[in-house]
Amino acid sequence: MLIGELAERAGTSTRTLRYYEAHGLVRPRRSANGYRVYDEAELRVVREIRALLDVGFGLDDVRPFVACLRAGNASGDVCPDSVLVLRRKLAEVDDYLDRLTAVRQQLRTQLTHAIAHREETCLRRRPSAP
Amino acid sequence: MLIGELAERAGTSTRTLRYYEAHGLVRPRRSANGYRVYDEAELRVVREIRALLDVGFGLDDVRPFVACLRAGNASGDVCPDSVLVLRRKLAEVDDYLDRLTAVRQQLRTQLTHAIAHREETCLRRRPSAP
DNA sequence: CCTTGCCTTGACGCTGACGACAAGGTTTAG
DNA sequence: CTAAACCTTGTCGTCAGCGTCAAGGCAAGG
Repeated sequence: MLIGELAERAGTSTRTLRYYEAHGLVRPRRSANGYRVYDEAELRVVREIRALLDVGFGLDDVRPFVACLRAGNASGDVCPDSVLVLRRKLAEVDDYLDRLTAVRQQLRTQLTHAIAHREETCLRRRPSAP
Repeated sequence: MLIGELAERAGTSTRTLRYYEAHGLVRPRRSANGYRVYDEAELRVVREIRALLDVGFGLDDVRPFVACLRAGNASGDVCPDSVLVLRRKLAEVDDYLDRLTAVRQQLRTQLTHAIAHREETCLRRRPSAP
């Protein structure tokens, strides 16, 4: 399988695949004319990468999962290093959820305040019971 | 007040203040020698900007709030445009919270799966009741 | 032979909010 | 006279994950 076909099957671009390779995540063989040649296993690797990136992982976080797949495991998350990353990411997400919840609360407060201010202004201009 | 003093009082850098000015958010006068001169009102403007950026706003989102302050309002969020931005941001945050919650759920599932897999492997190697 | 359609490497662009540095002017204190 | 401590504009670097050319090689069909 050449790079174009893999890109199509994995739902990415050739640029992306070369980028992953430059960062050591994908390792194609080379044919006589220098073309990259991928086997089916690489398709699963690329899909794993994509799935993790979509969830908010960085390329560095993805490495243990790829190594785990390459080690012959059916899924990339059963190895100790992957589990460590999963725990760390879960903690990060929990943290972010907390902060985002606080932000949401603040936004609601500001909105309430702004609306209240508008009501008050309207009341002063057009008193309902003079 | 010169740029250094404002930076110190607002808890930012001079670079940041020039950056805000380049993007039309802050408008100092100039003294005879070309130095930027700020009055007290600009300090409040800069603090408003900082507070909103900390919450995840972009510079463009901040503009209505600054205009609102400049229009003489006690707080930057009581003007219609500011309220629009607040509503939009709140919706964005809600969206993000949803996605992040889904991600968190997926991470927990993956972790559970990985742990279960490890248990199973251990059981096969060291059966508890042969 | 020429076009079409793959593939190669290399290098710049993009987003956002600045940090860091260069090269120089101004003012004050010693 | 000079050093210190301000200020000015201008430009490049940062982080991440690519997009988007550029310039060219290789293979097959008409």
